[in-house]
Amino acid sequence: MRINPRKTPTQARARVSYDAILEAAARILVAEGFDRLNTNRVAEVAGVSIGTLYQYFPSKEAILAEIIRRERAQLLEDVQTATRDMAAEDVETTLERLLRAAVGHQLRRPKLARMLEYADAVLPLEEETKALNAAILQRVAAFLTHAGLEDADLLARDLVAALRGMIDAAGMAGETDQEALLLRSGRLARGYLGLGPSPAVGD
Amino acid sequence: MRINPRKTPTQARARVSYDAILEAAARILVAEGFDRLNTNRVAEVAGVSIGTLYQYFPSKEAILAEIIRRERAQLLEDVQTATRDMAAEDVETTLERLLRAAVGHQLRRPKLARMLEYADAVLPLEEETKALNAAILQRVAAFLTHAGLEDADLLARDLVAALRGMIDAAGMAGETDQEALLLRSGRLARGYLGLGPSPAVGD
Amino acid sequence: MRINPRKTPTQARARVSYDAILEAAARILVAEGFDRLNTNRVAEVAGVSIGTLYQYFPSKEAILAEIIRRERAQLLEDVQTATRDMAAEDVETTLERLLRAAVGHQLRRPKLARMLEYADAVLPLEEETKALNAAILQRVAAFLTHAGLEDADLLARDLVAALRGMIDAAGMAGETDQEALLLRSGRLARGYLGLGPSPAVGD
Amino acid sequence: MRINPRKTPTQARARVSYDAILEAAARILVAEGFDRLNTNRVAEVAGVSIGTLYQYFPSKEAILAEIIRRERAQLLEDVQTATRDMAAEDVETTLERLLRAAVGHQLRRPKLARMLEYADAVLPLEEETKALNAAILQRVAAFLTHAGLEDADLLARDLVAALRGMIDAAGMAGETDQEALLLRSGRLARGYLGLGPSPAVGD
DNA sequence: AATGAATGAGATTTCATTCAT
DNA sequence: AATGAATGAAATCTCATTCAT
Repeated sequence: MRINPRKTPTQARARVSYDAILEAAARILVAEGFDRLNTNRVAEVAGVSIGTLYQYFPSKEAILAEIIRRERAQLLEDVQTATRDMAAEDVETTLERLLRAAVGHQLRRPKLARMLEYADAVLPLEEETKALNAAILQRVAAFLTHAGLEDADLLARDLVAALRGMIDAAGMAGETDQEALLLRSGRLARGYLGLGPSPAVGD
Repeated sequence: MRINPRKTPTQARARVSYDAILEAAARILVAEGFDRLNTNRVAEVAGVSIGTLYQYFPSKEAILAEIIRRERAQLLEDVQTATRDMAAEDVETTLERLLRAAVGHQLRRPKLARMLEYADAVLPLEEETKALNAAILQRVAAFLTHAGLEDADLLARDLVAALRGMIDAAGMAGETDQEALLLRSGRLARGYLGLGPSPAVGD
Repeated sequence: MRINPRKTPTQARARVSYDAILEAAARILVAEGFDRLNTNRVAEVAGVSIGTLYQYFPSKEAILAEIIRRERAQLLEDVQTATRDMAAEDVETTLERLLRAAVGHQLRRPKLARMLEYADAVLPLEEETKALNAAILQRVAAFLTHAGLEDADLLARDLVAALRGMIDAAGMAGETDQEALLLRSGRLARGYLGLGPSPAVGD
Repeated sequence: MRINPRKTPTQARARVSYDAILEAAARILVAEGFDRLNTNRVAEVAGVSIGTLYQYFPSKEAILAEIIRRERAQLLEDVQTATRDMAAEDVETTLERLLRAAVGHQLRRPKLARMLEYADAVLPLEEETKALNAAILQRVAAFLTHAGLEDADLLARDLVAALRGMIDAAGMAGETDQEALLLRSGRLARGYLGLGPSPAVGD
């Protein structure tokens, strides 16, 4: 199955179509779920013809893959930015940055995030996405090592998964207060990692 | 979309078919994912005719819904069992029981558990399942209240979601050592809840 | 296709099942139309098992055929009764009897009558039903001949068809007043046949 | 049950497919009856793929509904044309036009006409078709009122139904002589309405 | 005689994808 | 580059009928 975009749009008009297709697919995913996502519908919602859609994407999966790729690349970038200066700053500061990146990322479009996690989990992943996921984990692990923790790879996986689960659930429940969620994320992370004086919940 | 079983089997022979259909669907889900789950295949794997399948289930979704219902009911039961004596025993003991229930539940068939968690990406969750989920959370919240914590509903949701995420990821990564996972789950839970001396990770 | 009843019920219990099946089919026909008529449903409505249904009727068509046969046989009998003494009584009297038979017959269960006409028209008819239909027409033709009319076969067919159409439409429109319909039927018949002083409509 | 066309064809190529589907369905109806009408067969006879059929019609019933709609619309138009100048011409002339429209309409494809009359045995008649039927009756009633008759609505219904029945039966019996049938239709109509010197049948 | 679980042919319907314009 | 009509494999689903109990 071909899952790479057929061609990258260069002309302005083409770029508009391309983005409209991705956005339409995302919207349908959120509003109606995977089962209702079909190429004809995507084209319709995007306001392009089905022929045009296939000019840019060789298959339905390619659309999904591209959405995931973009989203994961964005997260990786955020994580890299958050950890860029970790050597120079204290652990607390970097952790804060990381958590902020995670919460911000997932709370932007909570339902879409969840859908993509599902796709990520269930669809045959392309290599590039796997690599992006690995890079994210690796970056977090590097931070944990820097923080003096052992078994950093395992911890990173546990931590990222637990945070994802928690933020996910909060997002699905309709929470939108980033700061509140950030606070609880901090407790989860520090508590699990045994970092510093994790203030008693409720204080 | 009809998602309730058409009829509940009464004769023994019928029960066998009914269960075989559910089991076959679960197997296919695990082995091949949602996309490959189709009624023809389910009937084939179950060893019944497609007609028999439709005697009991009005749609593919109804099969999925019933699997989820059963699985959630099982978890609820486990949680109730774990918390049955919480008034009489210390918090640590009950927590241990709860975590054991969660880990055991999810590690039994990790991939199935994961699939079902994401089922709402593919299936409009029905009231009954929502109610079961709520009952599980409520039970956990009752325990947290008993443990002296405030905001127990929120904590319960966070905790369950975080644990689920972590165990999920571990299961997907191929971990099968329940005890190890139980240990980390304990750290996660105690750390987040601010309960007792969460031993430093790695000890 | 076998369309004759498999066996005629002799025991009382059997007779009850047999009749219940026919009645159930008639009811479904009226309430839901041909498309919704299926053997499983007939059995259910009749309160017998599908197995029992097939004890008595070799096929779905056999049920329909039997309903039509009964109904046509009844009409034939009514027509014969109406014309029994035509040699001894005047034309007007016999005509009145005939029309009364027709209106009464069709207005008893108008929707069923219509359905059966449809079945009669559209399904492959069994010989016996064709014979019954022919016998009815022949009897009417005999009367018309007796009334001094030429081309009686053609007239009979025209007349019966026209009356059927009119009564049918009245029944479907919800008319239930037999006498009013009888009056209009008389006008139609006498007018078409050129019989006697057809009183001006509306008088 | 969806019974409206999915989309109306705009391109010439599409129009050809669309019409071919309707024509094929009509042919099958006539040649084999409702029972044998299935979408696979319609597509095959129409020379289009099953996919194309479903582009235009969401269901088998929608095809039928569209055939009926067209046919009724055609009849309404014929009736309107026949009565257009009724104010200026004598009653006999208009009646003749009306009868000619009716006979011509129904004798063109007698079996199809019969099938469609009974369509409501098989199809929930939609509002639009009911409205067309009502409009036809209303037009006839207007004429009858113009002809000086009372209770024109009732008369119109009776008359149209009776004529339909008679012409139907004639068509089924294989009659093709329009003029002969027109003559008998005239007798039926004039006889029932009490109009003018209905010449004795057989003259 | 009655039951009802089971069957499977065949119908309906969807949707990813192609291709002529 | 864009269009959208057309395709058909594959899925969903129905229902007449059989047969073991």
